[in-house]
Amino acid sequence: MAEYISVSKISNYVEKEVTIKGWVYNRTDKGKLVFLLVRDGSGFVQCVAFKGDLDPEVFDRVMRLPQESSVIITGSVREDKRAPGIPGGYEVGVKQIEIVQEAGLDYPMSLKDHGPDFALDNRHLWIRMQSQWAILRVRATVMAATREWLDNNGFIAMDTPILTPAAAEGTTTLFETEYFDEGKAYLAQTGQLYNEANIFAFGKVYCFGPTFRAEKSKTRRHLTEFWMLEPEIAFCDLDGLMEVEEQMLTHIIQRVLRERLPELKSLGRDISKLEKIVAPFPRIFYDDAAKMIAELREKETDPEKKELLAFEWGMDFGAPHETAITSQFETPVFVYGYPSAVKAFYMEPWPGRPEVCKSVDLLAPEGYGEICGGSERISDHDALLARIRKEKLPEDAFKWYLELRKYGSVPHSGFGMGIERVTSWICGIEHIREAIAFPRTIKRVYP
RNA sequence: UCCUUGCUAGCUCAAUUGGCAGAGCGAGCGGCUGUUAACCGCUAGGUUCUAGGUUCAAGUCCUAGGCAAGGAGCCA
Repeated sequence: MAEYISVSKISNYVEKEVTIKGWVYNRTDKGKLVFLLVRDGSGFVQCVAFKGDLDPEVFDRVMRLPQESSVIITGSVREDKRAPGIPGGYEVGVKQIEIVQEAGLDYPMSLKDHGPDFALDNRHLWIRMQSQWAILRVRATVMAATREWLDNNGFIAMDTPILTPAAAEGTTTLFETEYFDEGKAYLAQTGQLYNEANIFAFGKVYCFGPTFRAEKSKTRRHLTEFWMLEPEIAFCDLDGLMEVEEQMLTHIIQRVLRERLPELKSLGRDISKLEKIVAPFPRIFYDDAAKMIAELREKETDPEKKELLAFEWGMDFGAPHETAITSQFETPVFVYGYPSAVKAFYMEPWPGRPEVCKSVDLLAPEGYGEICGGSERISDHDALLARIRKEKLPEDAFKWYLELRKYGSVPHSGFGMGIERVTSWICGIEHIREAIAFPRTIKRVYP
């Protein structure tokens, strides 16, 4: 009886007889032999069936086997440099094949290119394609590595609510729902405020879950539902926060490089660029970043690009500005000390410079832009209350949040990291929608 | 919300100045013992997004609408 194995482990079974269960990804028939590229979820492997080795009727069926047919194949593993697949370099000589289901001939996802509309309408099938499979495997490892680093560094996983009574950062971008007799509830766009409560009980915490933004953003960097990691740390200032971010991200990259190299290579990712991502990352004050942009604008010869780089102190950075800054570096870059006016109400003012706050964005290289946003939070009760009133936020809703500043308040900091953005950058893909299994965008809730 | 672009075979796209609706992939049939998104031969496959309009003639021009994408703003 042959051992049932997963394709990812195939290198351990050379010259042995094995059984694999999977789906026909591609078929090439050559008359008296057939190549089946079979995927089993863990990898892709080439199976070769020779006419003489199989019952003529079975061979005839194999030769016509439609793409996506489900099969159970038993055969012997051999090394062969010619064999495609992931990991590749191994193939199975078919001795027995059970066709579990012959797939319909009208399978719409051919292995050629597809437009975004068609691909997204068929997302339930598109995820079977090698590129999408590879991206989503990387995503899973990004998530696992993130949790691993935090769990090993004293952080406690806390789940924050998804149904919330009020907005942290204004109500215009919230999804709204009826909540029994309590009026409106909103889908959370951050767990931060709850995490600020959690740190006074647990010290260092994180939440990791879906967040929802009803922003009418239609760009390759936006989803309406995305997964965000949010660590929050008591007794931590802005410098300490940046250290956590760069250490964690370095760990994530290292583990992905260790465990998902075949996937990254299959995506055509330039691995050497990822190998350079090691802490510490450069830290640039907002004022200096603004100067850097001015200098880069001066050097820019293309008038169109020059126009896009127009900038005045006090503005938040747009995508062209972020790209200009990050193009100067090979690792992600911290930009800190943004003007308070463009940032959220809860950010601690810079000592001696009240127009600036202790905020920090982490910008990924190669044009991927902001992947983390964080800050030191206001720890003084009256200062926070003044900000809430200035922003005309509902004071009642923030009663509990203000109370945190009355009973043992301490300097504390936290940040949010967008999992799909990090995954997109690591994979080097064009669009964030491919970094989540079933993307939700402003124009799409199907499938 | 605004700006730009696109919509032709199942998919990706072509169609010159307004003048016979085309190709590759996919599908079917046939061939091939090493293919890498194989290749070669043959076959089938069309309400050119919708509704009007101009014209001898509209995929192409005009009007209105629909859908999608990219970008801006906002953000992770």
